[in-house]
Amino acid sequence: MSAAPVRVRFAPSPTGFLHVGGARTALFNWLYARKHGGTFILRVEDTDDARNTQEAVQVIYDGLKWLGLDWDEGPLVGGEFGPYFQSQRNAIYERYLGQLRDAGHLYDDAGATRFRSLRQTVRVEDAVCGSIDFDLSDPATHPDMTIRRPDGSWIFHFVNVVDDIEMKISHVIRGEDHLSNSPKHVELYQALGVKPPVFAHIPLILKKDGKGKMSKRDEGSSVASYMVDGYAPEAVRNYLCLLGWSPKDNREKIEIADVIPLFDLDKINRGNAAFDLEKCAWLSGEYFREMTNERHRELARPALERAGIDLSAFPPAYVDAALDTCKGKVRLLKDLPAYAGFYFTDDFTYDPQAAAKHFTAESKPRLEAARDALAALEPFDALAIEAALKALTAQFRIKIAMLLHPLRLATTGSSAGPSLYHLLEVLGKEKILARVERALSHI
RNA sequence: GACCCUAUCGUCCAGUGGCCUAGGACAACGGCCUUUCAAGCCGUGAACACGGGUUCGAAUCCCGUUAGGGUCGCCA
Repeated sequence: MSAAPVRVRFAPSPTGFLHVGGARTALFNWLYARKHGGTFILRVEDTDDARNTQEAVQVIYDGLKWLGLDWDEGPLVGGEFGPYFQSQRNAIYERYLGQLRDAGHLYDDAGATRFRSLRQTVRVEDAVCGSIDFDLSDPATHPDMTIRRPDGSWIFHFVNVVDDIEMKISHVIRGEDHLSNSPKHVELYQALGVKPPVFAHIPLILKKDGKGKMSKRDEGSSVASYMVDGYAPEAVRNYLCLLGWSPKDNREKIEIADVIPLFDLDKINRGNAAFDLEKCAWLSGEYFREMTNERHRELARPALERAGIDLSAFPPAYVDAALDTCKGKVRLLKDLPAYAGFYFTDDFTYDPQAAAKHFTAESKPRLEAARDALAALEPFDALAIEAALKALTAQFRIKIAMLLHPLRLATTGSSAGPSLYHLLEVLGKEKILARVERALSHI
């Protein structure tokens, strides 16, 4: 066994879209590197420069960063094997092309450069799928691959292999859709006189019904969609770990630090997996519930800002306290503005169904009594509020729910929300009294 | 069509010859708890694709069938 250092890479093409399957490929590479103290490299395969834009590259950075997948070499961080954009590696490709040409592996075909297959049986050693033999003897089914177009631009197979050689990649961990490409790549390694890396083809992510691989049009196929919907990033990363891998002990929620030592290539499943957004959302809820208040605020603030709520108009301590009462109450942050909006505007409407039910003649005197009790209350905290409201139930001889429902509706406009006692404490006396007054006028 | 991969509840995962009358999770359904909504707790239904072998014994090993997925580009 050689002690060659583990060097893996994620090599996306900047299309302006980071596929969730690509993200998982990046994750598995990252896990493997972290487990072995290796190097995780980001390489941008922008051979088709018509599509290559700064925004498209940014999408990749943003998605990886959001998932917490930091790269050790690549754009933004540098490294000794750069540049990390294929569009900037032309001289290197020319050099390797010359090597192949000198060895007689190439021929011209209408201006394009093609690699003459050795017409052999190629064995691909795959850490996930095992050894697979491919018979390349029939040109009809395995035509010679083109490696350079007439316009001088490069084809994926060639530059991908050259870069993996140049960057000393030890393990090529990629989607199973590349499995059939591997024998071609192995032939290139042979022609270049380089020992191929270890391959590991990981199963594909299928759409929810399992019919075909998840594609751009499918819900949840883009990492950006999870960012927009407000999933907990650690939950999406956790869910991705569980697609094709498992800790073997029935754990579902598992910290990434606990995944690293357990992860290994030969533990990866061979079968494709359908993506279950529902379970991913459930995990998101679990993470929100258990994360620290600070982490939750950090994620929640931008979600509210994006919905047009200007948090800077409120005292930071108020915003923090308000967000803390909402932590773990929604699974996705996109639902937070509707859930917590009442904290940040007095101009809300009453849920019509709830109003019909709770803004009644009976509730009017109760609301008035609650208003008076709260007005006189000192100190004004959740505990005291609870005690004061409970005292009222004896007076009216009702279950406390009969008092809390109308009060919640009056102060938040909704029949669902954070703990009423806590929300009232955060809202404060002044707002509460004004809101109850407004509600009374509607009854 | 050719080649390659795969095959356990609707979905994800556990199970690597006996501990399996197959376990967990999401989802579904029922109940409890409860200041709303969630959450939590308890419970129910739900699977080894099929056919042959091998073996004292198979979800686990072999072969075939079927089904699903992938690849067959001057896309990556």
